[in-house]
Amino acid sequence: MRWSRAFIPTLRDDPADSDAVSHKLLLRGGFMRQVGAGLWSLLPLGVRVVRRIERIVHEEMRAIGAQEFFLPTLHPAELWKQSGRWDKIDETLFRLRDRKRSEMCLAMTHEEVFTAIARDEIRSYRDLPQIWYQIQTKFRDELRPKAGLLRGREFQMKDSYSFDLDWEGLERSFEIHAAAYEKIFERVGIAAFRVEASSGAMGGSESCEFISYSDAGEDWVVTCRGCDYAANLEKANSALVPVEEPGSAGAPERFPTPGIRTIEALEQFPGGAPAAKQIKSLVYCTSEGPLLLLVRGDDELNEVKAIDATGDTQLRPASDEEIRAALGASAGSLGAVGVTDLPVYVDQALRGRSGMTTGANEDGFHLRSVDVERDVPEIRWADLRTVREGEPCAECGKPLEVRRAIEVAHIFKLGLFYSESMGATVLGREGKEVPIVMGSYGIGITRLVSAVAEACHDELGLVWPASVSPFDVIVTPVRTKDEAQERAAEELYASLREAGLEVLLDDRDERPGVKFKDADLIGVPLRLTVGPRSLAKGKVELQERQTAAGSEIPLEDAVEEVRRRVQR
RNA sequence: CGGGGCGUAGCGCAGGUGGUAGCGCAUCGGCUUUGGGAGCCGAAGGUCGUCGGUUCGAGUCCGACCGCCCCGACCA
Repeated sequence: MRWSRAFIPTLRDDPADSDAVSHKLLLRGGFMRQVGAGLWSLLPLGVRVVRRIERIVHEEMRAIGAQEFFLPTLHPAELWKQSGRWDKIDETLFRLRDRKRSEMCLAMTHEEVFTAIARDEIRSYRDLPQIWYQIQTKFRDELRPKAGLLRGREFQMKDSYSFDLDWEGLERSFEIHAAAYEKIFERVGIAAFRVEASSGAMGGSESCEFISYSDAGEDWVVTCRGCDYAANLEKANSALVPVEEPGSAGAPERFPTPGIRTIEALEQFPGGAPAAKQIKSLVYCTSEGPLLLLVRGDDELNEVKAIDATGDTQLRPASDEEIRAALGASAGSLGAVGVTDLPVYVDQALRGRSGMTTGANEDGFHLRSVDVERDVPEIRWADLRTVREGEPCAECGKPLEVRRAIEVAHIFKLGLFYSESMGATVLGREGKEVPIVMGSYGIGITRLVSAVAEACHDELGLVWPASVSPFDVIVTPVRTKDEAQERAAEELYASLREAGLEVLLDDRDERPGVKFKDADLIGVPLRLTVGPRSLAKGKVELQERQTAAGSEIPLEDAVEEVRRRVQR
């Protein structure tokens, strides 16, 4: 490609509407432009990067025997009602009606369509296993799109689905996907690794995320310095330090706490208690009605853990009115002692605790000397608390670390969730119908673009790994008007292309400084500079973007040298 | 949805107390220049987010709406 004829609208200044580095650089480098909140046009340079990532993904998918499909993105509501997700998912699902007033939606993933095909076409266990995939546009009406391609409302995703006869088969499909993903990230050039995750609204038993550390990320990931434990904060746990409690002598004792409505206030209050000796009682509403969640006073509830524990994706904090209707008191005076008419989920950290202080379900009163297991009826134990930095690892006891990360992929053991709701069964060996055991495996293609940009840049601009760079090499004549330079650059351009390389020839009539800055900004890994200094010796300068290390090489060796370094 | 910020030329911004819009960069023409975002001369480019109101007069004041960004909540 000749730069003079290419559409590469680079910007000198950072656009005001950007915060994340990847966002700024992709904008400045002319890779993309914004259309609306969470909606992006990919420009030619951006498309080149996406295509290269896609190619790697295709190759690794085919390597595990996955077959590519092309499915609609516009789905009839009926399909989503069959799986139950039509009602289960909130406003995140884009819904619309067609001219006949039929309900439709724009797919956020493709479990329903794939499961329907499997249901309609696969009859026998002999047809299993299958792995099907596609790379297509997904839609999600995110509450807050952000950071450019990192979280859009319309984005590209590779999603694959495995169909197995049994759980052992699912295990195999799951692991070959995980292995394929590791290869993909290695080839794409980022350090991404696997962590335990919550399945959230997807249903299914187990899931793993692949994450790439970045301050621009939205996930918090917990890792252990001592062993290989790694989990999303929504899933992570730590070693609970067992607490020996003397055991409360007497029954809970009610005492007045006028105006005391917070954990902190109760700590200060004469006759109160330190946060660790309090019970935080939270009322949440589900589709089935209100329930109580208890964590220790100094712990934070993790709502995703609460969703996992209760199995209700509609879970939300109760309003003041709902709280009063459920317990007869306001937030700040709530407790679970003697509560029998709502389900009570209790965090593990409260196991065996006594001498605790909690609200009395009467404004202005609390209870002390509460023994959790003795005084709270019908406890449902659960992991509800949020792990904190520095807590001991549950596996090895070493301190845990909490860092920000980008979720670049998420893989799920769906199990029977979709096959049972949608009736996807096969005849097994014994001639009995059994539901297909499914898995689903997503990898964000456009998100990967920004994840790579986050990981691969410096103060001058992007530094693409050779595998995903929009071009393999850029040829920069210092002076286009100089006949010798122009001829040498043209010849290099032709022979590099001849050698099958993607080449950008900066034939613009610009000052060298401009060309160098632009080349650095768009991040092409190799630059061949054709200038008077070396050309006089029959040489060109080869410079690596990443290290800025340059060397003079004979003109006739340039193609071979570039090819060697690109190693494709 | 809660909190905060912003909307004026392609990009970044300025326009006390109302008087008909400007700067830098980019763009176009010319000359000079040419190894890390050159200089000079000239030119082009604006429904000031939208609608309504106040006023002789609104970029500026008032109201409503729309859009975008950030924090939080939320999220395969």
